Amino acid sequence: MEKLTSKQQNIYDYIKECLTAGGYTPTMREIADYFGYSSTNTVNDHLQTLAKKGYIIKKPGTARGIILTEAAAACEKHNQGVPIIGRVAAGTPISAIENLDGYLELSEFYDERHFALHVKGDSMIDAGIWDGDFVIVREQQIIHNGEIGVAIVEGEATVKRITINHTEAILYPENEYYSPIRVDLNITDFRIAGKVVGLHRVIR
Amino acid sequence: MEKLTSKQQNIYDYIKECLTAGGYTPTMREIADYFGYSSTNTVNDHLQTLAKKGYIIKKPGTARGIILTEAAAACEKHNQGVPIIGRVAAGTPISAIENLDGYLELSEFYDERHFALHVKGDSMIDAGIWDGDFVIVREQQIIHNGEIGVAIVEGEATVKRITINHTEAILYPENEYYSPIRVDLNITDFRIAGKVVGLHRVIR
DNA sequence: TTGATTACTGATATTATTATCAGTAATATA
DNA sequence: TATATTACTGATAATAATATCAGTAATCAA
Repeated sequence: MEKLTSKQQNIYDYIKECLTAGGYTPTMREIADYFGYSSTNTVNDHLQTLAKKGYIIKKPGTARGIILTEAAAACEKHNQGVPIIGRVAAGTPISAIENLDGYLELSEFYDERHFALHVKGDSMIDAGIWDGDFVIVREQQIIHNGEIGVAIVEGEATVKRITINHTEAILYPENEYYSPIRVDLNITDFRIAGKVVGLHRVIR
Repeated sequence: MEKLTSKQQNIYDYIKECLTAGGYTPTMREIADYFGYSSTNTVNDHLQTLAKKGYIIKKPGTARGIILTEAAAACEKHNQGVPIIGRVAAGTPISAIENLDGYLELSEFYDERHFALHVKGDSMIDAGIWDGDFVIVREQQIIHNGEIGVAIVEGEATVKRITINHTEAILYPENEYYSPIRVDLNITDFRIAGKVVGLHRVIR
């Protein structure tokens, strides 16, 4: 991607800022006023360059018709995730960029298909799911035998390792002190709410 | 907050959608065209109601001057978190609003003070921290004795339960097969990187 | 040193957009 | 039953905003 001059960068940043702060992009006059340009043509020139370099899309004949190509732009920044730090060199500040291993993308769960369930009890302790943890569940009706999922039995949600055949479902706890639960599908109200795809724990 | 009629809700949703998809809010004409209204005044009426009910702010004399009051609106949706579902009634879809227990606010970690560390090894297995987990760490130099934190020993980061006195630090693993590590502060390069405040696991 | 690019001013035509007036009709509320 | 409120049409004035033309000047690369 072609680099921006500092003035172009400033204008780009201002547009971004307007979007985040106010919710809509500025007009050319507003940009001109902000930077002290007396003519909107100055801004027009800059915007055309930004468009040519691929940073924005300009909708012709449209008031405030600037789209930041960096997709959802303003939003994305927030959804960048928690930086993952790798090896840490002595003396350097922990957040030094050299140690960056990428980003822990928690926001992948931020859609309608995912929900969290607050785990109560220790029936899944051997699977590393503790009392008080949040399991992150992707809503789906089908689960492969042996996967950990959320089952709704008589209206109550439980997290278990699940196996299903034509006539019964077996819910396996992961705790030696608990026994598997057999559910007769002809008698009992049963359905799969989703598959456990993540776990989140708050540590104090 | 005063409820919206279905038509008002539709218009509100459309504005939101435009913001997320295109980056800028629609004009009254665009809204009218989308819903098949021949007059922009229809839209004007609706917008005024939305403003009156507090869902939007309208900047007078401003093209596309609609601000969704739900703060950064489009952005916030993503940062809202993963919905936490409580008890689940039989038959009802899992995402039914009645079951909502709040939101799991993962985004609280989205600031410069937090980073994630990919855990290698099973030395903390009895504390529920498994090989491959991500611990979320708040950067801080001080840690209270007995808390789980990240220590940098000779440039290498380790997650342990930490105790410090004037002359030495003791790093306690949480695994009966491992022994505590004693670090002489006068000899060894040692510092605290931060405190473990969360844990995240990806389950396949 | 010539030409291209960047960075502006200033003016103006054109069109995009808001705002407002004067109505109609259906539905809900008191 | 009277009175709001909701939900529209259709027209038009006023203004907000874009687009474009004709320039100037500085910087940078060929």
